[in-house]
Amino acid sequence: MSEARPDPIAVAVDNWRQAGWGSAAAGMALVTSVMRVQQLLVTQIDERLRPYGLSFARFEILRLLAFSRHAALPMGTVGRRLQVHPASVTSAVDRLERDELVVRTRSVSDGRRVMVALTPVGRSLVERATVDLNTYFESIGMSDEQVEEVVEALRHLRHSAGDIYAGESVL
Amino acid sequence: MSEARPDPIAVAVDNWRQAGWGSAAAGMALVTSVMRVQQLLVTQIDERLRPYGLSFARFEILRLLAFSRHAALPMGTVGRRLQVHPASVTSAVDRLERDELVVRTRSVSDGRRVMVALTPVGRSLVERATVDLNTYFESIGMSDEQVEEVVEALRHLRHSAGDIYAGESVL
DNA sequence: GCAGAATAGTTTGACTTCTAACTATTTGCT
DNA sequence: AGCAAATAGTTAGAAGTCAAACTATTCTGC
Repeated sequence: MSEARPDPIAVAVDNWRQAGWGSAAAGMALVTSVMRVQQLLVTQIDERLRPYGLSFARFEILRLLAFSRHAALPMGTVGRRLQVHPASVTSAVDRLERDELVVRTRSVSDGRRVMVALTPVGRSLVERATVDLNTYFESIGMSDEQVEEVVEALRHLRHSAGDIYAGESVL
Repeated sequence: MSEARPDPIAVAVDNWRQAGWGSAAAGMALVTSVMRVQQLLVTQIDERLRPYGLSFARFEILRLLAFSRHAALPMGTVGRRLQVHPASVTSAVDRLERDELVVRTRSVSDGRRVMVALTPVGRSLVERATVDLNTYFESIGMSDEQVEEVVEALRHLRHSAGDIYAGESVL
């Protein structure tokens, strides 16, 4: 049924050029491509994770905790590592706690700090979900060289957009 | 102050490998890179558009209408072109209408259809915002060849994720 | 001609995200 | 010691996203 509909990004590039904005068309195409790919990836990943009652955002928090030494981290660290706003962490952890996948504890050494810790249920869930999600990561239809190329290019883009980190290559 | 913090994506790749999931690390890095870049781009673009009272989502709708023949399109077409859910279009158009940038009209030929049309205020706003946004698109710190390479790689990725369209190259 | 299927939008509700304002605790300076 | 500044989280509110259920209109096949 649906077939031969033109690629919306190609259409946008044409529109831009015809409007006399050719010099901005490449940047626009890059931005639009990233947006669209992100949307597709999140949708597919969320589908994979739905059987576990997780979204990608929820999964990322549990996964980060699972990797940490004592399966527990301060709220702020979670936000910094996942690069999301403190308020987002609060609301996500609220729901994870409601579902008994994590617990909050106030730090004794620093009364401002709140630690988030994985519960046994949370641990078990995230381990199972990770196995499943990894089959998705493995299935992405691109060669390793191509993946590396894109990741590297996106790293430059992150860098020029103000995402500054130590180190050079990611893979 | 902040410096030499390791790249979160590089850290994630290390974690994945140490957990014995090396074969999934590249896919994970690709997904995470796309997510992060998307987040950065939206943030920067929203900053550019803030003086106009627009977000990227709002801008995209106005821009699409401005390109259309009569500066008006059915709701469904807007959703399909921008690849967002019908409910998202409804709520976005609600707010654009509240701000008097667009108006809704029910189609006479097909009583199910609702047309969204740009108002003169909306038209003027989107034209000014586009000029500004184009300077941002032009400023993206990547060579044309590199942009083309990434856009093409992302197009393959969109394709393999089920985004099927006619035509080959975008740029 | 009419009943059921398909199509177009909207509503409701959940989740995620951000900004801005607020509370509580600790640190640092005098 | 004591007070201002910095830090850590939360709350409130707006926007954006999607899924599912619902209404209204048009199309289709008998």
